[in-house]
Amino acid sequence: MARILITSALPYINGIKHLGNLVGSQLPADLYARYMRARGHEVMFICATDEHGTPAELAAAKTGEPVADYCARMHGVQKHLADGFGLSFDHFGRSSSARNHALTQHMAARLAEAGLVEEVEETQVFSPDDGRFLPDRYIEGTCPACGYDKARGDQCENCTKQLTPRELLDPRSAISGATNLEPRATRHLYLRQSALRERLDQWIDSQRGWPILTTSIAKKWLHDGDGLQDRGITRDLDWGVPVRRGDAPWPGMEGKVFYVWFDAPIEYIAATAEWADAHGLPDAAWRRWWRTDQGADDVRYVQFMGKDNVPFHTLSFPATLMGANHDGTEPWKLVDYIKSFNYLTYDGGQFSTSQGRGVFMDHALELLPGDYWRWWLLSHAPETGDSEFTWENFQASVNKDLADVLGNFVSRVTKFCNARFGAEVPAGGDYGPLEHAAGDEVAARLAAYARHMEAMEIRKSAAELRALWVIGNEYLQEAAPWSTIKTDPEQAQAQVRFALNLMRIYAVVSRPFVPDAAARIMAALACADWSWPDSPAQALDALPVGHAFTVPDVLFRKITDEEREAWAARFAGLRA
RNA sequence: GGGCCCGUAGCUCAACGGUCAGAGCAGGGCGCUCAUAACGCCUUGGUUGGGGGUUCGAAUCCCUCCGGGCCUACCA
Repeated sequence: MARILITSALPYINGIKHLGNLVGSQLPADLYARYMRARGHEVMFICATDEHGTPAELAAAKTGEPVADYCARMHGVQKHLADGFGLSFDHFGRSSSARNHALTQHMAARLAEAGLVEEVEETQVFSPDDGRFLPDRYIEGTCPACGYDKARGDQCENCTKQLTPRELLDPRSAISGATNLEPRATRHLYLRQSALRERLDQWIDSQRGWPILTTSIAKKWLHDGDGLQDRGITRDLDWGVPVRRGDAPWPGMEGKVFYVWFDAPIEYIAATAEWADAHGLPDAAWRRWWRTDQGADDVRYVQFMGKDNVPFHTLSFPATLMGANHDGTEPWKLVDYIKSFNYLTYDGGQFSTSQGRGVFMDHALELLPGDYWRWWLLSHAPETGDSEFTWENFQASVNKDLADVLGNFVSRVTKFCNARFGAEVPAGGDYGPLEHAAGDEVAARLAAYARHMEAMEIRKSAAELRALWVIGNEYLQEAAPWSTIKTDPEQAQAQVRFALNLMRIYAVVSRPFVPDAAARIMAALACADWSWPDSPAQALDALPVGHAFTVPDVLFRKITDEEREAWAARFAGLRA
């Protein structure tokens, strides 16, 4: 039994996430967590809402709520949606938790001790009308290069030119439109990542088998131009972790908070502490996952994220943890494997939160239960490149894979048995060559499935799982118990018994992908034996003869052409 | 501008230097009737974006062109 720590990139608190966000981190992380638990490993699966930063403040201002209230409410909404998609976090924390405040401040203190924090005076744009400093991208103006009048202070979206706010013509606040902007001096802390460049580079080099996407992005940042740049880790905001040096004040940093990208990854650790608190466990309970000197030396740590998150997870966060262990007294667990994803596109374009283009988590669950989405999203996960969501494809996958191949198998077996032998596992006959051949095939497919799951090859895993389901239909066609029963009822009983046992195996191995359907199959079988079919031959005899079951309702319903068309029209633009 | 990724059957993808380039869906034919008109079997279909090169051998390596996407550090 291994110990596996799994984190999913933290969804930002600002609004409801779309399916692209879901498939890029939380969903595959959940798949892996569920699989590893099913194989009997000890799993700690952590996620949380990422609650700090300017967008959260603005979103709260828009609804008229205090930002803390807004975040608390949205955390609840996201938690509810996560449940709807069956995300099996051991803890779904909040980056605004007391634990994260303390740990972030602690990490900053350790980094300062290590000489890795530098105070830098710089000039930022202040907007008196908004009462705040404006991040570059919250300043709009006319692009000096192309004349586009909605260029942002970091880049012109029209001509892609990199800009600084002072280059913009007629700059204004993107928040209020105020043109009364003034440069103002401010001091900030910088994390001296550059000092750790060699170590980070070697660390990345020492990793084996990471996705090209992961390493190429890390390498780009390490070696591009002047190499890894130092990074500001504080901001002039109200909402966030106050800048303190551990328990002590940080002179000169009064009224400032840590930058959200500094505190967000630390929340992975803090959320594990929140988990321990929630269960009344001592600190040792979470430290054994995160401190290699306190039990985490045998932990395998895997992170899941979209490609936009890679730089922070390959560089900034490791730099934080390495720096915090400058004197060897705080060996924090570094990630062992980073599974990164490309983007999911929607009908040829991007999912857009601002334009309401695409399907969002709340609306998805209004249309269909989580399992339907889980199956499509995971079996089309954007692993090698961006992948595209289309309603036609979604309909085809759901109807064919879930309803016809898996759902109908369950249906035909249970209904036939119930009609001919009654609702219990029939006792007659013995398995013969047909059953042994099918059993061997199950064993072979299962081994391939396990290989792909271990390797986090998600689409391949899905394909293999589907192939497992197909075996059931192939077997039935060949065994044809509806014919056998006429000449050899005993043999027909054995055939049905075999199929019922196959059903249980399907429930167990499909659970990571479609947990609700798996649970319904097991409920129908009145079975609580979720043990993994390590020996398929044995597992095909798991249900005791005479064991009563019930015929389940339709496992997956089909999506009609009318529905598909209506949904496509509804989600084409402008979110309601 | 620079960097990275991708371009393989109508569609979604696999094969990552070596038997006739595979699978699912869609299309065509046959079979079965237990089942959500479901299932099974067979089958049509590709000069692997174009061109050049390396090699005994290339979808796979190199160069170049075309097309799509992403990143480029103060959104997170």
